[in-house]
Amino acid sequence: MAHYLETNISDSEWEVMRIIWTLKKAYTSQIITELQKKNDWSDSTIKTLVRRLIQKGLLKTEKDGRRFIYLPTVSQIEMMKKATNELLNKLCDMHKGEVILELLKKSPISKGDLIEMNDVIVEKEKSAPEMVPCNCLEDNTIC
Amino acid sequence: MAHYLETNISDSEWEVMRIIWTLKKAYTSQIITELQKKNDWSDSTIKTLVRRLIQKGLLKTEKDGRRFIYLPTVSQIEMMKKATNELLNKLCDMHKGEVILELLKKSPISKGDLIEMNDVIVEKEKSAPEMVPCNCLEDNTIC
DNA sequence: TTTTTTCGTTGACAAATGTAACCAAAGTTG
DNA sequence: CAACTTTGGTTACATTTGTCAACGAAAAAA
Repeated sequence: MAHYLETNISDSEWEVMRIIWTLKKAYTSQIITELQKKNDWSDSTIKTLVRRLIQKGLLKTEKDGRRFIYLPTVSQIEMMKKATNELLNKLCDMHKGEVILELLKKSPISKGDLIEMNDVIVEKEKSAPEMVPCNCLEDNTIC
Repeated sequence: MAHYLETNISDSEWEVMRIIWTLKKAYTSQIITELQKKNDWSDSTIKTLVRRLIQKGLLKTEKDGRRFIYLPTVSQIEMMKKATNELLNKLCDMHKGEVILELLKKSPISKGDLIEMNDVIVEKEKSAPEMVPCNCLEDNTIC
């Protein structure tokens, strides 16, 4: 299994992934050390989280002597792109712009990314509608 | 309780909310009718979802004769802004731009929103860093 | 006024998630 | 070598979520 990417992971699982993404690869002990700087979780709890992430196919292991090295099977960015897209799809098309605008305002963004965004926007403006239609119900109710 | 906004609702709950947001207010029967056009859920299932949304404070009711009218306590956009922000905060600062760029590309956006985005971008460009630093771990590891 | 339909309310149960104790094998140390 | 530590693996239990069936009262239809 694990042929399709399970992005529906819990908050705690995200935290575990984040540590491993940052370290690129890690031993259980490292994961525990890092996580316990932020969270008040027992070792057992963290081990369970790691185990479940493996079951979900988001982590893989390599053996190093008696220990395991854990590595992500997906990149942080891919994962987040998928998760944000899925979340946004729960929202009416009509309002997506407003929400993205909010993210734009709140997030720190590099010069390079801003320039790319600009390009995309300029391109989109050429064919953008006055208003994006509501796609909530089958009939053309407006939400 | 329910003084703070619980945005951590399940996929099914989002669907229920979406119907009610679109209809502005609805009777159970309407909610069931609409949801069953899309999902193969039993009446009971939907009633349970509604009940839980009330417990979470996301729906309120008004009595209309023997029936109830259900109304959202929060707007769809507020809810989504909160949810997307929470999700994005699980991601390293360094990569937020890239993810937002992706959303921008994939989403249908109105002329008006594009213009506003442009303004924000121009404004941000004035003080944008060459690269946003990684904020994953305490030490300055780069993820 | 029976019969049927419509709602609201409860109780249930399996799966997923949060949280953790406990055990065993391998390694380390006095 | 005996005692302690590290690491992996198992089991456990409460809460949340996905899904429903069933019960009872009120309302509508026959």
